[in-house]
Amino acid sequence: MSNLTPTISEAESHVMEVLWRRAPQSSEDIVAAVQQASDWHEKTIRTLLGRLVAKGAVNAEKDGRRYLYSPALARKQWQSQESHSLLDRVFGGRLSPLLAHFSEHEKLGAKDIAELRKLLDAIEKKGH
Amino acid sequence: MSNLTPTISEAESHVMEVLWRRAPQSSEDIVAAVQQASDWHEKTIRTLLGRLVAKGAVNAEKDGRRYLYSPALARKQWQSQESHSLLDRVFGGRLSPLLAHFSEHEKLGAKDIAELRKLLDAIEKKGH
DNA sequence: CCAAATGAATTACGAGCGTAGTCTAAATGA
DNA sequence: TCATTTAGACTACGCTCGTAATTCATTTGG
Repeated sequence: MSNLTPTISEAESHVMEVLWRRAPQSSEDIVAAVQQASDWHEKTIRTLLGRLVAKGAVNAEKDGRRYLYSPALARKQWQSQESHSLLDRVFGGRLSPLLAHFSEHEKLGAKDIAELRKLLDAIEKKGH
Repeated sequence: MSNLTPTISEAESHVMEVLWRRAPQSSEDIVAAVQQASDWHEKTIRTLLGRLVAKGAVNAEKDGRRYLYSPALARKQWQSQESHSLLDRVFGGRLSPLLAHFSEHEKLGAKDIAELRKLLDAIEKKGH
């Protein structure tokens, strides 16, 4: 109980990703799953896992002679942190510039636009 | 001519910020401007500035016995990089989850929503 | 029962970052 | 002219990260 919201590095986030998809898992499973998508050395993955446990982003429950690992930080919480951080760091905390940016520089398909409209409708309805 | 898009650290971004607002500026001006918003030591700010020059994010033009500094990386370009990076790292490259996230977890005022709608209209019109 | 395998803990090591301090060369004020 | 100021260059130092290798304690196969 030290850090309210541990920070996850790029590399570490790939380990979290497999734990968010399924948990708990043994380190062996985690290594295998991470290696599906990367060519990292087993040692590297175990190091990352250890660091995640050390910083409280992952829980390790002893299971016999080994551990089973589960995320201690929810994916949504992490997404929240990261989004907020981008918003503050890069866009002065305002959402519209972010959106404007995406509208100018990212390719938004008709599908995306429709989806965003639905989202806005839903938000408005909820908010009132 | 080394790095296409230099990466800017958190601390460095505050220096960029003052250069994006006005350029060129002397280091003295930059130090003063950054200190308006922070309590960083002058040496710290000069170090950050030097690193930005070293990594090609800032240009230094000699002006007599000193330099005048200007951004070599455009703010929009940086915002683009950072946004894209968040999108890929955290939301699997898809915009809707990002938006959905904001709609759930950030406070969107009616004003924001209206603005976003207008943006979507504009995008759609432009796209066709 | 003992050697090999395995999972975890510890250690490594260079790059970047946050946060300065020191050194140097040039300009300037007395 | 000479000491002082100042801007920039170079050095420092502990921390995190990416990327592992080494050591240690068990377990397990033969």
